[in-house]
Formats: sequence, C-alpha cells, structure tokens
Amino acid sequence: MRLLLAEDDEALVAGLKPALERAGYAVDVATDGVFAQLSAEAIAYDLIVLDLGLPRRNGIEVLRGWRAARRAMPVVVLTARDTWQEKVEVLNAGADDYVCKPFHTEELLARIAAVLKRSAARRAPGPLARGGLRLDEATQSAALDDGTPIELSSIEFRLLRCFMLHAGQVLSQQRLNEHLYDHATDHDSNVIEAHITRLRRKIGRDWIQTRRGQGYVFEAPEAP
Amino acid sequence: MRLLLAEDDEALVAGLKPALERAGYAVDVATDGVFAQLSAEAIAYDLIVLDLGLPRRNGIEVLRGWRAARRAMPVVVLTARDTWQEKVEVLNAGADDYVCKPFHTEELLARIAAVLKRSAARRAPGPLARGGLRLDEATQSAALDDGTPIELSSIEFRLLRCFMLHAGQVLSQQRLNEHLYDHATDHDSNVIEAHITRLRRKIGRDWIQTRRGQGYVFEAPEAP
DNA sequence: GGGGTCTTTCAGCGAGGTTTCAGCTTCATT
DNA sequence: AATGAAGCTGAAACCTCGCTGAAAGACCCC
Repeated sequence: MRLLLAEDDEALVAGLKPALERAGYAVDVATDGVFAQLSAEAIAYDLIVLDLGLPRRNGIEVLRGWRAARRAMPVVVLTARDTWQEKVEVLNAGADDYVCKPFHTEELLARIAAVLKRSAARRAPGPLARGGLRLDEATQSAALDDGTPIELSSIEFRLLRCFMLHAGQVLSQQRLNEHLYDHATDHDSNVIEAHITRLRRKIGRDWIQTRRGQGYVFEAPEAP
Repeated sequence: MRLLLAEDDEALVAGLKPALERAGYAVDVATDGVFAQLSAEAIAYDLIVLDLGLPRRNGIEVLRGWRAARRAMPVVVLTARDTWQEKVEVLNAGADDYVCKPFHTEELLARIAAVLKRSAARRAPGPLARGGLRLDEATQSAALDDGTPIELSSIEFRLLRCFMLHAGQVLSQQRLNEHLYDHATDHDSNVIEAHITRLRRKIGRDWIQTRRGQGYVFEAPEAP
C-alpha cells in the first residue's frame, strides 16, 4: 500500500512518516507542490496526503491538476485554516477528506483508513479476507477462518496484504519491492524471496505460487 | 483517555477544557455539529460531551447519526432547556446522561466519571474479573483479585487505565503519548518505555506484551 | 531550604527483525 | 542427461528498537 505525503513542514513529516509506516504503508514524501504533482502523475499511489500550504505550487491547484488529468486516487487534505469556505472549496476540488492542523496523528490515520475503506469498497467489496485467510489491520496479524491466529512481523504483514489486495494477479518481485520500500532502493538482492519463504512457512506453502521468471500469484489453496 | 467536547459557546469551552484536562483527559473540541459528527466517526473517543444547540447540525441528529452507525461510545448531553420531554427524547436517542445548563463544572466531571465507569463495566466485565486485575479510580491504585494492593503513581495509573480500556488492541507509543500528554510534545524520548518498565515491575511482566515496531498489547496472562 | 517522591533523560545492553550470503533445488531448454 | 538460470532456504551478520538501572530534573510537603 503506497502513499504520498505532500508536506513541507519537516517536523510534521518526521512525526507522520514513521506513524504511517507503522500503520503498514510505504511512504514517499514530496516537499513542494510541483514535485508532488509530478510524483503522483508518475506513480499510481493508493492514497495521497496533501498539505495545502506547499511551496512552489498551491495544494488546491495541484489537486485540481490531478482531477483534470482524470487521476482518481483518494486525497486527504491537510490545512492550517479551519474555515467553512475553504472546506467547501477543497471538497469541491475533489478531495476525499479534510483535516485541520493541529491534529492528532491518530485522527489522520483513522481518516486515511476510512477513506481507503470507502474507495476499496467502491472497487472490491468486502474486508480483507480471501478463502479462509483474514487480515486484521488493528493488530497487524492474520488468522485462519477456524480462528488460529498467525503472528506476522511488520514486513510480512505488508507483503501479505499486498498479495491479498491483488489476489489472482501476478506480482513481480520488482513490483513487490516498490510497494514495500521507498523507491530509492535499487535492490538486486533476494530480500523478497527470503520473506516469501518465511511467510509461506507461517501461513502455509500453498497460498503463494511462483511463476518462474514473472513473479508470484496469491490464491486460496485447493481443498484436498 | 480521550474526550470530544462538542460545544460552540467559547466562554464555556474556555472554562471546561482546562478543567477536563486537569481531571486527566485529553480533550478535542468541535464547534459545530457536522464537524463533531465527522470527528467522532474518525476517532474512537472514550466519551463525548455533546451540546444540543450546535450550529449547522442539531445535537440530537448528530447523536442519532452515531447510534445509527453503531457507534457505542458514551455521550453526555448538555442542554439549556430543562424539560422532561426533551430529557426523554435525548435518552431515547441514545445518550448516557443529561446535564442542564447552567451547571457546576464539578457536577459535569462527576457525571462523566460515573458514565465512564458504567461503560467500562459494560464493555469488559474484565478489568475486574478477567485476569484478576482491578483498577480503583478513587484511590488511583490497582489490586489483584486475591486482594494484594498495588500502589501506582499518577502516570502509571493513567497508563494502565488506558491499557485496560483498550485491552487486546495494539497501542503504539505515539498513541500512548497522545493519550497521556497534550499533543504539543513531539517526544523522541523513551518516557513511555521507562514507564512501561516500572509498570511491568509492579503488576507483573506478562500483562503487557511488546509488538516490536508497532506498540504494546494488554492481555490477561496465561494461567500456567 | 531540605528531604521525599515522581518523572524524565541518558547510555549501554540485549533481543529480535531484516538483510545478506552461500550452497542447494527446481525448472526449461538443448 | 547436461547446463544454466531462477528460485529456495538455513545460517550468519547487521542493525534497529526496546529494556533497564542510574542519575538528573521537577515538584511537593514539611
């Protein structure tokens, strides 16, 4: 789950980025309007957190630019001004939610989760449960339908969620890499393979099939 | 312990907010009905103080909205009109208590405490019976079921209460920070860790489990 | 002001998660 | 079957995070 944080206040970023990452998102940061706009045009983010007071280009213009270009990803707007007029303007420009500074980190997280849930509901109804495997966002753990809990580390959780969100699709190692880490890393390593091994050991071998030379596919195992 | 004060009278807020904070709650304020509704949908407040005479959306509608959305947090209603009809209407809409203006701050505090106690008892027969750990608000101390008393300092008490109210959930350090202190503090310190250590030493190691990189979970220890 | 307690900071330690590495297995192609 | 490429996996290295004892700071009560 990949997210762009468009915010220039360093202190805020320093607090927010780790919190978002703890919540299981891969976070890129853009510190001015132009860069934010370009980034989101280049990459299909799952959600964008957009400060209105960015240097070089106003947040509202950036947002309008995306919507004009038919970019439909959910956008949560941050602003320092809590006026009725601005709220209306922002929502009309195509924002999905609106949070005033100062805010509790937890509140932003909750709103992000709510917006994502809504947008996921639009696309694919139902919570994150596929064929007898459930993911619990709150405790960052998984469970089989019979109730057996499965403890996951942070990376394993993100990996599994990525698979479940794209169940049935082939996910290349490169794509998994990009979803799990910030796109600075040009890994030629086998981290992904290693984690897949550990994940398979925990949830069972059959959920993740390898497509040689292409990637991996997540599917419910055959009933024997 | 997090609380939403939905009230538009500035003078009242100016008096009430500090009083509530002094009583150990973290307080957010919402000054109109729509915002109050959204806030409480986004954040799991432990309690809400709701004025009926809010601008933009009537308090009763807001309350009905929450209950229709299966939001079960306790709500204490403030109102200027003291008629039995309104009282009935409000309680039927799902309020937990009802205070008429003008009131003494102390009275409101007492009702809040009472409502919280009731709701804690409702949700979890648990702080008491569960694993044999009880919290005593009056003496700010804890006790094991066998009667052994445990002396707690103020912060330890609030920390433990926060854990017991959210038993089974993962609480990140950041979230605990925000619940224990006003959200001015951008601590990169390890206060929380230090207090967790001392708390564990007092109540026993097994109650609070660490989820590396995510936070802590409060649970009754296994019976050996 | 002095003794006590509560709270916070600091620094070193240790555990656990993550990544790398090396050797092995599997698969496709000839 | 031989070969090479791709993937698997156990073990070791690395690194980060949380733990904890001690000391400093804040606060309160005499």
